[in-house]
Amino acid sequence: MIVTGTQLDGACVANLHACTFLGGIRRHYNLLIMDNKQIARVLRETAQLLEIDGAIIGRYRSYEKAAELIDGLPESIEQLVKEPEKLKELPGIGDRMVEHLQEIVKTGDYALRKKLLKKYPATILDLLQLQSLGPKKVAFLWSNFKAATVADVEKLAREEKLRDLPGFGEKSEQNILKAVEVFKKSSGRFQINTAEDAAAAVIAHIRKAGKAVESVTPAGSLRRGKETVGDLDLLVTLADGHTSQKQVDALAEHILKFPGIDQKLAHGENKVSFTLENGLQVDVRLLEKENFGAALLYFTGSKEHNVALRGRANDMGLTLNEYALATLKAEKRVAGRTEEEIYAKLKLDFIPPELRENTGEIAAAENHKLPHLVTLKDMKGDLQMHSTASDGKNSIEEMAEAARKLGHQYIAITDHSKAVTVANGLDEKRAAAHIKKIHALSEKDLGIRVLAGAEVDILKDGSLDYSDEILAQLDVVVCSIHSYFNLDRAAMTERMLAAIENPYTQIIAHPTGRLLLRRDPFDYDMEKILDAAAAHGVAMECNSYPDRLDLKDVYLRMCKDRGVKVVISTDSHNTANLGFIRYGVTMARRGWLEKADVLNTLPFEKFLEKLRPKPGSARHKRAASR
DNA sequence: GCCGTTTTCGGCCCGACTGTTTTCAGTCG
Repeated sequence: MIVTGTQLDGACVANLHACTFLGGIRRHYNLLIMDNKQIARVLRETAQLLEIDGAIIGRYRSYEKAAELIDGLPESIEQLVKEPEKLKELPGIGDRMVEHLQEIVKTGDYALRKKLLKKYPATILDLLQLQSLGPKKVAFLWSNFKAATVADVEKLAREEKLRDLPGFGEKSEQNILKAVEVFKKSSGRFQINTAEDAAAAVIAHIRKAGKAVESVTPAGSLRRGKETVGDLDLLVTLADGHTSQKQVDALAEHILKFPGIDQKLAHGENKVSFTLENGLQVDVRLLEKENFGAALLYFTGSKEHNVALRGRANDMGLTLNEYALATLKAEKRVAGRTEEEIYAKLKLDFIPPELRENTGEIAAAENHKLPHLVTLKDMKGDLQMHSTASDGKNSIEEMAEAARKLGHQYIAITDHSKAVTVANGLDEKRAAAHIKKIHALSEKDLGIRVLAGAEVDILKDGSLDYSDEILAQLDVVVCSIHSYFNLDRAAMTERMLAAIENPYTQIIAHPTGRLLLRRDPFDYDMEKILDAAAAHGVAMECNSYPDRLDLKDVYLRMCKDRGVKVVISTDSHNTANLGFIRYGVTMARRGWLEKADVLNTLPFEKFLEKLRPKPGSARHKRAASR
């Protein structure tokens, strides 16, 4: 089952429906490269180790804060450490943190973390993943039993050695065993489509409670459109006349009868939590209409966005919690029914959920500079899909008809090139015939324009999998990598650069090659690649397939900053996949993209004009002469 | 470790829930 944006939530998805030199050194000496994500992880681990070590709250929080900041930073720390004064301008980064960052960039680690890891084994961090175990209990288990792995803790629980310890009991022993099972079963995150389907099923069940329920709204990372979701937050507002504790309890009882429940986790006055059979945790909050806006804001997050909003509220003499925005001293309610009124009272424009990551959206909202984000209805075409000619399940005609029904004005059929033998990639002879077939078809009145494209493989050395002769016949050349995923950073960067510099390349598809929860992205210098894409007029794809969602938000924002155009495509392998475009649009929104940043929001003729000109074309000659 | 209209010390978001207690610590989001 697939939920539409409107079913999911009005506010978030309503509008969905509605240095060369350095490079040389690196190649020679293979110097260590740390990206922001890795640096953030080192700091986050330090914070966790400090907390286990019993450090005071502020000290470990400072490492947590620095990790959060760096995680969402568009500029690379690797570059920034060369300018310590600039780095220190960032909130939460002081002299000591700059020293730490310089050491991390240089060596991949730093003295404080190394010191802590002499005291505690690295595996102790896994224990924090276990539900019901936090830093205090983990520290206790370490000091008393030298327990440092999930297996150690499982053994202690099975031998019933935990129940008599202070702060533990029979129940917590059982909870730990449950948590161990969950830990073993999953990495703990789920793709957005999995979370959406689960949300739709649970919502349908809750609605069966009838008139007691006024509304059911997903919050959390699902509402923010994150590519993976850790757990599901659902907000239920109670209808007038159904707010007594007895009625609320009855509703909670009803919710806990949802047939897909694996384990009941919590059942309080206004919250029930459970896990589904696939391990996804669902938290349902039951609340009064009066508090809906404050609760939606709070539970949508992100945590970082909320912390920043609370700080802003405090600066204005106000306090913000999940019930209301209120005055600090008199505790007089100022707002709470809708998110709009809370943002307004905080003197901010309404911030779309996809932007709520504390990466500049608050300053933008204050100065009326928020982007007008691209919406699903802006989309006029889809530039990557497969037909039965390679590994698709539907014919060209069927794909065209399904796309027309979705409201597209044009599509490109982009079957695989010959290198991808497992996907029945087309050799040059078949490709030539395929192009002719598509061109013949496009002569007919299909109610939609069909372009002859190909998903051309970028080979190990960066050359393309088709001769110039074939490339010249294609209307759209989409290039991507399907082999040699593990080349080192320098080689992968050179490979991508060569592909971009090829005059026939127009779009780079699923540029980082990541498969969510399964495969890491390729290692290459994204800044260099995007600079080259900008210089050559090559567009980057935002692949909508829920296993990919590639490029991701941070990189899309880098595209925007450099003027690199983005194409949102589905990579459909059947007609049903075409609807995935909404995930791509959501990712684009998370990347702050506006309609003008996305090429396939343009009508057909304009789109063709903006695509990189083909060699030999009048546009190409004009561009070359400039 | 960072920061400042509560500024060089003292606080760091804050409330709910659970399981352990018998008034609260730890965990979670």
